[in-house]
Amino acid sequence: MTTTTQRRKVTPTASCIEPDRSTPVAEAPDDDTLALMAKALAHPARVRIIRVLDERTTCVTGDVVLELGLAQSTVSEHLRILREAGLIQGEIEGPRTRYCVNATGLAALKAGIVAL
Amino acid sequence: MTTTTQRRKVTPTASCIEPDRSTPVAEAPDDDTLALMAKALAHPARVRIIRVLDERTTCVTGDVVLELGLAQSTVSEHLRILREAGLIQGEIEGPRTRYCVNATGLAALKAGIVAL
DNA sequence: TAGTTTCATCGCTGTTCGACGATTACCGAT
DNA sequence: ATCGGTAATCGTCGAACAGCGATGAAACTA
Repeated sequence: MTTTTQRRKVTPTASCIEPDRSTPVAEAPDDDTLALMAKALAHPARVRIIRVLDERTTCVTGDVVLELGLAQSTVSEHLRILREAGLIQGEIEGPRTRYCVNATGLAALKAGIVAL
Repeated sequence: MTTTTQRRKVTPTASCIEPDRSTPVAEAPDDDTLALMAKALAHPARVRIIRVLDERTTCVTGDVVLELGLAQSTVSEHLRILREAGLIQGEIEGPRTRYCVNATGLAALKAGIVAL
């Protein structure tokens, strides 16, 4: 066993305290990237997470777990997928992780879809 | 073996001869539908197909096969997925099938994504 | 009628996903 | 140093996906 460092891998891209609700200009991504982003949204739970993060200001993992009614590990997995697709971003806040929508990534997705 | 009717199941929704390039108004779909549409786009080949259908006017299955460089059966499968998601539509034209973008379905997808 | 073209479907294989419980790591407090 | 809370990761299992060759159904053609 490699005993790789667990947890603490949220790659804090930007702050979630003051979520950026503006829609930045974004270029339409290429086919592969667009497909990757679409795949991140290709599950009702993950679409739901995006909405929850957009409506709430709390957006801590535990809140999302309660909101979705899925197992904590399952939600954490969905959050990871969305995070790696660049659609949300996480920020470590003491013992918990605060998530919010990644406006830049989401804008890129929108640009790519609208350009179809 | 049930010997189900093979082929001839393209459900001609509308004509592909005169592709409707206007963007109809569409309501944002619910989470499940949006996830389903996103899943249909969650593969580079299928994103590619949408583009090919949008650029070309030919849009027969064989053309898409040549364009993608995948096996005919594989492409046919991708076309089925896009068709069942309501993003494209097929029309039987003699021995071949003519495909084109389903403007209504695509508009619904765009509306759903932009509303996020 | 027989032969050809076109394309959807079937059967198969290997890969990836989705969900969960269990585990582990990190943090803050006792 | 230990404990409690929080959340990411691991391991597992069944289901779904992605690709392809082979088969078969239509619809033309000769």
